[in-house]
Amino acid sequence: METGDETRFDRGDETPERLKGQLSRLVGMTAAQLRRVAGDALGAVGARKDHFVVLATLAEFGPASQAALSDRTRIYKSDLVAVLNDLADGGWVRRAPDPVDRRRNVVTLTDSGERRLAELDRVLADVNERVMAPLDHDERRQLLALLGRVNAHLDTPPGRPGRA
Amino acid sequence: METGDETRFDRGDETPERLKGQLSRLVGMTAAQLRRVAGDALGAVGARKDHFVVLATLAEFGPASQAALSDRTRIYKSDLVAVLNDLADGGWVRRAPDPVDRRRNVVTLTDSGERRLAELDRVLADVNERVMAPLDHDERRQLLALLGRVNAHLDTPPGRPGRA
DNA sequence: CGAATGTCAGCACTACTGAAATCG
DNA sequence: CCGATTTCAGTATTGCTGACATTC
Repeated sequence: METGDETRFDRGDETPERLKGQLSRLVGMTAAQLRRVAGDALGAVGARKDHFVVLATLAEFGPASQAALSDRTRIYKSDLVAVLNDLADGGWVRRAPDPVDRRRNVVTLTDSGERRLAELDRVLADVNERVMAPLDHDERRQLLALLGRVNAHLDTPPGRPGRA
Repeated sequence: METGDETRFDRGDETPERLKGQLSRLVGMTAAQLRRVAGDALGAVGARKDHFVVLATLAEFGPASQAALSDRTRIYKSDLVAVLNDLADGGWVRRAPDPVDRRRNVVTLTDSGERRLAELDRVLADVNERVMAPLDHDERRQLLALLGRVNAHLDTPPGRPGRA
């Protein structure tokens, strides 16, 4: 076991363990399963993943223009339109033209939107619980921490030390 | 067990950290980035993700029918057709009718296919290395192990202890 | 004028379903 | 006739691009 510090581990000669050693595949398969589970759970209450993301972002940062929302959620501004249509139809957000800059809309979380967010939050916490069932408390924290670091690193392409 | 250890951790009062605490979102974002990086790297050598998966599965389990390949790779049998067309066009696999059961094709990895697999393996190992750059050796092993356990658990829906 | 904003239309890719045709 | 296998056709969803009208 104590070979050199290869990224791929115990590959003595020609161990055909290529599939399991690939982070890309492992993360990909996990993500695919998770997307199904989370998507089904949200679909059961008539929501989509983007609904939660937008509502949570509004709750965290406050009212914002669609362009700002697009930046924060990484949802393309063209796709945001449909999401906001859904959320506005449900009465969960208000979308009003910005009086100081009439190009913009100001999107605001309503009271009913906060309740909706709490509901979706519960649904996703439940999914989290089910998916992470085989891990104990510490292991869950480790997994989230490790993924967080990898994810943060992927956000900053090699070369740029800080954010713009 | 212990106390009521919440899946979501330090949520004192109303910390709006909903986004970061969701495994689904974290895995999803990581997977999205990874898919791009891996997809680009594979695309640079004219390959797709499924090419690698099929080649690696053939190397690990040996020649197989398309139905068996579909089961092992979780690629839909309908989608496998196009993948095998690509691989056969490149000369990396041979697809011949099974003499003992003429409904089946026997898909075999060729010598050139083994070299192709080694090439794609290198490409993906490189991606792995880049993505896991912020983690040291032990952390990488931890991440893979944790993801592996979550993934294995997702494969077996609650209730079924063993495989069919 | 150039740039930003919201909106719509469309493309490419992927996961997935359904139905043929062939053969056991 | 029923079931397994391969193949093709088509749907739904998603990530992403481009164009347009309005406003700064």
